[in-house]
Amino acid sequence: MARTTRQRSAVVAVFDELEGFHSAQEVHARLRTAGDTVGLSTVYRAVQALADDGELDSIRTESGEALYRRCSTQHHHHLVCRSCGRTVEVAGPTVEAWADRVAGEHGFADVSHTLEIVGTCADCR
Amino acid sequence: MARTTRQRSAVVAVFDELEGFHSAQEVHARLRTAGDTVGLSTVYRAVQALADDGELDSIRTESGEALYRRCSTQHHHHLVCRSCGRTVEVAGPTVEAWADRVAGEHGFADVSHTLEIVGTCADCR
DNA sequence: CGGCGTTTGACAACGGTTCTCACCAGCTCC
DNA sequence: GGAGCTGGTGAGAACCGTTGTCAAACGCCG
Repeated sequence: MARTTRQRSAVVAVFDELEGFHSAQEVHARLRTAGDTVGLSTVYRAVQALADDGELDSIRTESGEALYRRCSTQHHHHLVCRSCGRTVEVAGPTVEAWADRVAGEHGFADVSHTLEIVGTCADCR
Repeated sequence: MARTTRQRSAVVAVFDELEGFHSAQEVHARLRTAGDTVGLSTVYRAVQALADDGELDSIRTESGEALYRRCSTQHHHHLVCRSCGRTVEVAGPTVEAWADRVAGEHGFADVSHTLEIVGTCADCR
């Protein structure tokens, strides 16, 4: 039952310091280089537990990697260039409202969403 | 340069018969049980080639698996229940328009997007 | 048909994630 | 504060989808 250990606090601390999405491996590396010895398995368990508790959001990279971010981070989406990978963060009240409405219409509650826009940026055309 | 072989035709045929998203492994299994002997690597290469050519769309499962669908399938998004996995397909002209507009404002062209809405469905509450 | 360049497929390798299991450490009750 | 129960930890192995390897097979062109 959710015991508060040194390792879990450390993982939470990393996400408190960092904006945006980060992988479990990245968190692990960050802790290690900070001199904090935490097992990789433990980091995986921690981020999963946190995601289950709704403290972290998660998405999947195009390559299949799982990324997490602190939930309180201001919500926004990514506009990614398919050629150079340049990323612009965009906010979308329109979409947020639409997603909530559509979900509600189908009886879904406690709704979140992920949206990724991919295109070719001006420089790469 | 894009030779038309028995194996590639077979993969294309599977997507012609099937609606929605399917994994490379699923396609492979389907071909095998149909008595069509095609290597797994070949299926992977075929779906990737097709995705590169824009003939297939791809997304990632929550578990990291890659799924593909025939591109001509009418564009829609998924509303997924986080508990039972039930999926509802929703169309969203609002979102389409918004995504195009936002991308255009940032100088992005040739825009596509993926949107996934996750919530808890009425039955699972 | 013959040759060449691509494709194929069995298998190995890879990388992220999850599992295993012996050891360790919060928490609770005394 | 200490003992004991219960859940957490971590090194390493296992797992699984995916990608790479390479010799053999095949499509295509002349």
